[in-house]
Amino acid sequence: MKLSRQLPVTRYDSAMPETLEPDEWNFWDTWMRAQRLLVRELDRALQRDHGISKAEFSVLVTLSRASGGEMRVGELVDSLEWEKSRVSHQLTRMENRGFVARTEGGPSGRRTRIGLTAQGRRVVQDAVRGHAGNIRRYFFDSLTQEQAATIREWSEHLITRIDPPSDNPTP
Amino acid sequence: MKLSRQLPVTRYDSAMPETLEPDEWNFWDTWMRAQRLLVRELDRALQRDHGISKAEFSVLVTLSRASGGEMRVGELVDSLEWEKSRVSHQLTRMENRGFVARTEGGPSGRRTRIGLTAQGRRVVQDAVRGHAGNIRRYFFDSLTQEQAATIREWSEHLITRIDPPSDNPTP
DNA sequence: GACCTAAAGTTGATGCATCAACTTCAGTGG
DNA sequence: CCACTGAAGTTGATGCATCAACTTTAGGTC
Repeated sequence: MKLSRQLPVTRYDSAMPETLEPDEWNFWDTWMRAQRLLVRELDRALQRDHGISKAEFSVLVTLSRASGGEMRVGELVDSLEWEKSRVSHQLTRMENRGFVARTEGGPSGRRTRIGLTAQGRRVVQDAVRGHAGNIRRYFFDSLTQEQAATIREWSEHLITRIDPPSDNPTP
Repeated sequence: MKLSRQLPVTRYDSAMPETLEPDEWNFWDTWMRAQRLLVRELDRALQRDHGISKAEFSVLVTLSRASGGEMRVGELVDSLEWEKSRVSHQLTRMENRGFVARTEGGPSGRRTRIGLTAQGRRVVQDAVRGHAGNIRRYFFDSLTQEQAATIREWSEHLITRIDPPSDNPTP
C-alpha cells in the first residue's frame, strides 16, 4: 500500500512520476520554510548574543572538545565534514578575530596545529550554553515525544540512504 | 508523561534546562546532518544537471509562475521572502548570465520590471522537472505516509511558532 | 510647479561556501 | 644523497547571503 490519495487521474508512466502534485509542492515548501526559519533563528541568536557565526561556533565547539583544545587541520576537516579549503579559510578569519591560533606543534617541531585562544575558549563556553537553550526552545520544545521519535528515525534513515556509512573494515 | 528515559539524575533547576543531554545533542546532530545532506544533494543535482544554483532556480521558478513571466523587484522580494538587496544582487548575476532581463515596463514607460529571457524560460522548464524528480526520490520516497503526516504537522506548527502569520486585517 | 518624504532599488563591504590550482613537506626508492 | 610522489595545507576566484549606506523616483502638500 503506497499512496492512498485519490487524485484526478494524472498520467503517470507508472514508472517515474517526474513531477510533484500541488499538494506535494506545498508540503515541500512548508517543510523547507520551517527549516529555514529554525536555522535562521539559531544563527541570529548566536550572532546577537555571542557575536559569532554558526561556522565559527562549529569550529570552536569542535576544538573545545578536543583534548588540549588542539587539532590538526585534517582532523577538523574529518570532524566537521567540511572541505579542507573551507576549513583553512575559516581558520584564517578566526585567527584574525583572535579565536584560534595556528601553532607549531609536534615533537620534531614541525606540522601545524590549531589551538583555541583564551578568548576562543571563553566565547565558546558561553555560546554552547546559549545555543543549547535555543535548541531546546525552538526544536525540542516544539516536538512531542512521538514526533521526536518519528523524526529521529527518519533522519537516520535518510542519512544511511544518502550517505551510507562506508563498510570499509579497517582499510 | 513526559520523559520515559531514565538517566543518571541530572540536576535540573526544574525551570530552565539551559543544556542538552548527550542523547539530545546526538539527536540534534543527526537531524541537522540529514538536512544538510538532503539539501546538498538537491543543490548538486541542480548544478550538475542544469547548471544553475538553488538561488537561481528559486528566482526562475518564481518568475515563471508570474503572468507573462514578469515581476517587479518588490514582488520578488515578497514572494521569495528574501531581502531586497539579496534579490538585486542575484538579479545582477542572473542578468549577466542571460537568464533574466531588467526591462522598462508600465504604461508611462517607467519603473523597472524583471522578465525571463528565452533562455531562462528554457532552463527553468527542464530544471523544474528534474528537481521535482529529485525531491520525490530523496524526500518523498524516504517517507512513509505516517512520517509524512507527522513531519508536515510539525513543520506547520514550527512556522506558526517562529513566524506567526501576522494578524493584521488589512492594516 | 517646487519641495519634501518615503518607498523602491542599487551598491559596497564582508563573511560564508565551493572549486581549481598551487605550495610545501614527509616519506620512499634509486 | 637526490629525485619523485602524494598527502596536507593554502591561496585565488567566484557566487551566495547579509548589513548598512546610498540614489532615484513616486506621490503628496503647499
